[in-house]
Amino acid sequence: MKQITKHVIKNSLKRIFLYRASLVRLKMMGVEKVFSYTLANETGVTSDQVRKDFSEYNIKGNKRGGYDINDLLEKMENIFHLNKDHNIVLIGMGNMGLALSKYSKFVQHNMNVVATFDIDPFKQKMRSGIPVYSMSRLKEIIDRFRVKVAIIAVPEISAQEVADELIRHGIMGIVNFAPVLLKVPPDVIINNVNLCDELESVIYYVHKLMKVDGLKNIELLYRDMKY
Amino acid sequence: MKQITKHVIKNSLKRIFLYRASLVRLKMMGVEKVFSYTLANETGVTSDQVRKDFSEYNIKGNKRGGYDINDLLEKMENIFHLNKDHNIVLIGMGNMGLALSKYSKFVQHNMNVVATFDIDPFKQKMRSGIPVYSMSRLKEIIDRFRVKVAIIAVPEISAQEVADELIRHGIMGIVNFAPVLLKVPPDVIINNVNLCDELESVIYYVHKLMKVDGLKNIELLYRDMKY
DNA sequence: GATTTGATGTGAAACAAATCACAAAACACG
DNA sequence: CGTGTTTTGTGATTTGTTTCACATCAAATC
Repeated sequence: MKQITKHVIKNSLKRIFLYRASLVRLKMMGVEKVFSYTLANETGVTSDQVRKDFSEYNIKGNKRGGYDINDLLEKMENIFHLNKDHNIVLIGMGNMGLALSKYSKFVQHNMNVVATFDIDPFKQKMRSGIPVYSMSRLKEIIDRFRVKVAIIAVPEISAQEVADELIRHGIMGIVNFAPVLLKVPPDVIINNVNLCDELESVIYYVHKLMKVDGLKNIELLYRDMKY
Repeated sequence: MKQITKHVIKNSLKRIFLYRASLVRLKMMGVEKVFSYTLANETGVTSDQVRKDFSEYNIKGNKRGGYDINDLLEKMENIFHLNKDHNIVLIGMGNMGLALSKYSKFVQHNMNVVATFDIDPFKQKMRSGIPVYSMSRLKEIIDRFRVKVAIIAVPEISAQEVADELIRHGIMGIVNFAPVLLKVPPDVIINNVNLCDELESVIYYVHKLMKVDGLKNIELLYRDMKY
């Protein structure tokens, strides 16, 4: 049954990825051991939260001894499948798709975009190291590379159709850059990235803050007048 | 004082933008009136939540009469500043920056990237309708266009430096595509978009789901054996 | 080896968000 | 105009998340 599955990614998981990024950086700097408050400082949360998050995902350190960085990173890699290679397909080679296909961080994180797809045969001439195929070869590639996760970067008008096809061919998780809510079976993971919303949220909070600051200034003025 | 401000964008705000997108679509289809459950169906939430969200942002409809689409959209535009034009600057004209500079949805949502910047003078030859300046002209442009919000799409190594400069010149909100946590004063809004994390989250949940499904299958198998 | 110290890990408490449930309002219809 | 119906708007309740507090352990010190 197809429906809108509002699958929200837990904040605790997002924070875990923050911790990991910090750990990688600290390791490069030669640090070997961290404490919950080290990570807390690095990521702008409390040390309680770090420990609670680790607890949620069953990550354990050493009483009093903190966490050995290598040990911790290894544990995280196992739990979050970060060490294994992941084959990804990318659908839509417009501006955004092209940029994503060239995004070198994916490869550094063991996520390989093994192929990209586009309906427009002209796009298929463009290259970026990664082959661009027509949609007809989708199943073949997904099967051959055992792909489970896809990125949708097509115009909103065709996003649902593309999602349907991906799922029909065995895709189980989608990062969707098209500004539409995809209707999918409940056992398919959807993560929507809406660029306009990201900007509009910031604009809203900036305005809100300006209003508050404005009030503060008025208050200060008032106080100045009074005393 | 500079620090990591973990400014999380409320889920209720994200949902509001979903509602709005649905409203725009419904309006285009000729619909004039909606009810909380209309929007609920469209966006995969409950009607309670729709009303509660509206309540949080002081959006009111008509008892029994539902919501007049035009009226509702207008209210939203006012509250979330969606009708006013917003001038944005974009720093970093690498692959991602280029794609963002060409992203037509921004303009459709009244967000104009008035200028882009890059340290590399060669990038400044490339065009996309939007001028590419060297960083030295940042202040001039920010002042002239009264820019309050910026997009950072530079490599992580220079992201902090760029953020500092933006804030020094009056930028109050940043959408940051570089995979680093920016240290900024507490009255600056930061919204981080980390593409690797978005993918890795999906990969994690897909694995988790596969494991659960695996268990389900084993259970079914067990039941089959038993009876 | 006993004692102090410093950090983890996790129940309990506080807080926040989502859901429930229903009073209040407005329209429909007799 | 009064009664029934429908949908909003929001307190009350439940559920989920974060913070607090401390027992527990391991290292350091005496």
